[in-house]
Amino acid sequence: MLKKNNRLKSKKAFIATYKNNNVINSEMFILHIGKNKTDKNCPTRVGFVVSKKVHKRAVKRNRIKRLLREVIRLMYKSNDTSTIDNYQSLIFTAKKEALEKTYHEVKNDILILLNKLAKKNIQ
RNA sequence: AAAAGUCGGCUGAUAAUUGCGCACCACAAUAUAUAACGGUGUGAGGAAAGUCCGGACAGCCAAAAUAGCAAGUUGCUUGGGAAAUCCAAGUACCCGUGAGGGUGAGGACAGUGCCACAGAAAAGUAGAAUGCUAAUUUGCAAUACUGCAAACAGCGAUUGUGCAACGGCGAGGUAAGAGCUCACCGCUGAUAUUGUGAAAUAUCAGGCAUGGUAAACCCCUGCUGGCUGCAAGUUUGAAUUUGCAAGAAGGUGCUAUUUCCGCUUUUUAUAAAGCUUGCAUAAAAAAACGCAAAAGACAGAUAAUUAUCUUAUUACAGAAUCCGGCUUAUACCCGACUUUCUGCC
RNA sequence: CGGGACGUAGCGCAGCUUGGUAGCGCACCUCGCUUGGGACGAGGGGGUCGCAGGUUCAAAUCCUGUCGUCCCGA
Repeated sequence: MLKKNNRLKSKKAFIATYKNNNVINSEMFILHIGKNKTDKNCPTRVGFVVSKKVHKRAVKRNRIKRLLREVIRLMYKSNDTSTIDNYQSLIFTAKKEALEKTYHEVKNDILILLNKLAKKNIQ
């Protein structure tokens, strides 16, 4: 689980992130990117969405969320967040392909996503 | 042995590293009630699910005894239970070779409806299609007995239709037949005995009068104030709207003390100051409580990785106001008792 | 979390109240009409009535359970 400062919570924040219309896809996830930061001290906030359309049962949806949180958490722990730091908010949305995957599969998929993000940043 | 039946148990453990929610404690900082770090404790289920019942709790409406009407609901008996489409033991019926299992188990002489097609007829002591008839009347043959034919009538046995045809079967009886009579069985009623009771057993009587359907309307019986559900509801709160008076203008998902983007005033410029206040009114953003005897939030914790043990990296599956039930979904393993149409000895 | 609807032919819908025959439009197939196509006319095929159990002589319809889809309440 992430620390409180790094969680995206309010409904307004979610809507504002979606409205920014900056999206990257991977095999398992969709990443919505918020606005660039204006203040470097403000923490980046991350939200996770797994809709009921992915799976009907809450257990399997929770499992996906937990794996996602764990990947992001370990990134913060190892200070490997340079690709993220410029944004106010991020939202990870799971696709159906994310079902029944192990931790390592999820981690690799997210690394691919973040590489795409870094390339976009350079451009 | 195999195949079954009934009743249960379990729903992984340990260690290491990295983490999260909540409660309490301590410390410092800002500053006077809070965030991070630290310590201690604690942290999903047998179904948490479906929301099918019953409550607690809350608000609104109605009303207080009692009675009636309406509405809803219950439906074999006894006991348990706050209550229940609840539980236990029994009764009756049904299913199974059996151990056992199942049951929405009052009433179809209170009334109404329906029973397609077929069939004469689908409930009205109905009807004569296929049929039966040595009675009665007439005709013919004949001494007569009798035979043949027709009429009037009798019949509900036979054939046929149908899920279902007005008790079943046998004997007597009769022109042919018929509970018309009798035995047995079924049904209905009464009495006696046993049992708390549902009922059971026995005896007697009736003479069949009562087709099915109430998960059709309904009737009877017992019970119940009704409706809405924690998005119930309670409290705090004063952003904002409108009007009046003064007035320069604010904006945003977050961070913003006017610190970011803008605006106004003053000033050559840097820069500085300011971006509301009071009264009345409308509406109700938001927060807390509700909501926790050791889970308990509000984008929502209970986790991730590795190793060892093990059947177990595994089935079904994630608390959201709280309890009592029911129903449904469930992998592997373990225990106890029981049965036999079956196979072998 | 609570409340409420709906599952019938490839698609969109009737029928369910009051149980016995599953029907309508578009689409599809065949034939006709046309030089050819469309339109039009005639004929035809296609449905475990979401699934399972029960009541009944008989269930799309009545009852119970279950699966799925959708809507409403901040």
